[in-house]
Amino acid sequence: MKNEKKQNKEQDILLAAEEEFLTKGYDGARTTSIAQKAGVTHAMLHYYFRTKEQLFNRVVEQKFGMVAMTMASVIADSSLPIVERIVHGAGVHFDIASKDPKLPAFMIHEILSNPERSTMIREKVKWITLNVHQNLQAQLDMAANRGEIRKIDAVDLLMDIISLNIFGVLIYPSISQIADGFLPSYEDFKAKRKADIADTIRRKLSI
Amino acid sequence: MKNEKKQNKEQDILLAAEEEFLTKGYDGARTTSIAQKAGVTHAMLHYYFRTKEQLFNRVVEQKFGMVAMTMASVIADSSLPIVERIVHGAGVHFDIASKDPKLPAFMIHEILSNPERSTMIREKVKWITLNVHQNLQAQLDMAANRGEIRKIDAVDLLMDIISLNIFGVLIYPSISQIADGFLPSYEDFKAKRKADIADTIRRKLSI
DNA sequence: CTTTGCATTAACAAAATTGTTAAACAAAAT
DNA sequence: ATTTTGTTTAACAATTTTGTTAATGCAAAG
Repeated sequence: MKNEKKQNKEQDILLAAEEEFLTKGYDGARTTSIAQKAGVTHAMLHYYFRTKEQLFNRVVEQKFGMVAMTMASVIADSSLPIVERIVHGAGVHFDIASKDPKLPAFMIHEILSNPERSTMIREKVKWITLNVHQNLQAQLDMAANRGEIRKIDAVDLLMDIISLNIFGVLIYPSISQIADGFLPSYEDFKAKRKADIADTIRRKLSI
Repeated sequence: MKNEKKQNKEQDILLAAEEEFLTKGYDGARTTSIAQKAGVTHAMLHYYFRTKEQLFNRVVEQKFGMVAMTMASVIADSSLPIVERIVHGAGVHFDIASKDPKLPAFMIHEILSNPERSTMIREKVKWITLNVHQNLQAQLDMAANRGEIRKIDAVDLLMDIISLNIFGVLIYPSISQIADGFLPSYEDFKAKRKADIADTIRRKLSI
């Protein structure tokens, strides 16, 4: 019963910390506020994780580890024809992004505001990017040679997909307050946006 | 000579504050660090701007005022045919974004991390967005009726343009460290990216 | 039953950060 | 020349925030 209890509190703190760090960033996050959300005294937080920075690193590690795994599984799949494979991969990325819209904003802000501290984030992103890019460029070249798509740069394509996927879901909460009426519910918005992006990608690939 | 001196110090502080706030965000910014960059004691900063928050508001006001004016001038122009007009408008927006890549990340992070404090940001964004959207949708509808483009939703198009424009220049600094070699210089990157986005938009509009 | 080891708490300490104030100073107006 | 007005400085105060520690509790192992 000892160990279960510990696991629970630790997990509670980690979850509260994730919430706090992802919305407020490292600088805006407060260890006291995290502790409060987790229902423990802030001394407990320090007992388990020693410092704010170590807690931050644990959260980052966990969060980006998940994304890395999901992306890895996407690029491994190669059953569909090239265009559909890419559209499907983009769709998976869209789902990740829309399930966790705060993550990209968090990532960008942390890398920008304190590159030294967020070395771990950069490492993870590097790992993912290099893997995906290498794999994708080869597939694109082959398909272009077979005349199935036009010749295209993997960096451009990746950037387009990531940009389109991330940005919409990211700013939806903001503009839903702004836009008085001309914006649908989040669910409808997501579905429409996903389809729209798929169409954009198809048009981009077509000869 | 009194007034000039004052203007100078005030301006120095504002410039230093802009730099600090845009890269580190409100929470990460330090008034002492701003004062140091501006070459004044931190008491001076408080003398001129009273509080950190008031200084922040001044910076935001100035920064977003500029963007609003630039965008307003873009949508007023209507000499070109519809597709080229949109591509041109997107190009102007691209130039704004690439001249000030930190601005969008700053904006998003502030709105996310502290909506109450960044009311002013939301107001400015709302003003810009509503204006552009209204104007654009009307133009799109007319052109679609004339059969020049396919029928398209202005929100989607705007989102695509903004996403594509912002994201690339935003993450270039990060991925230029990550990508060992397969990324060109910032100037080349910008030129290529701008052309690529123009092409994507044309494909999206074409019937 | 007692000892051992970890969990928990409350109070405290240290550091960082924002904000204030009183006095010195400089320039311009009278 | 003196007064007035606004600027600048250095020292200080207040608050917030992170981190520590010593004492207490509590469950399991010996």
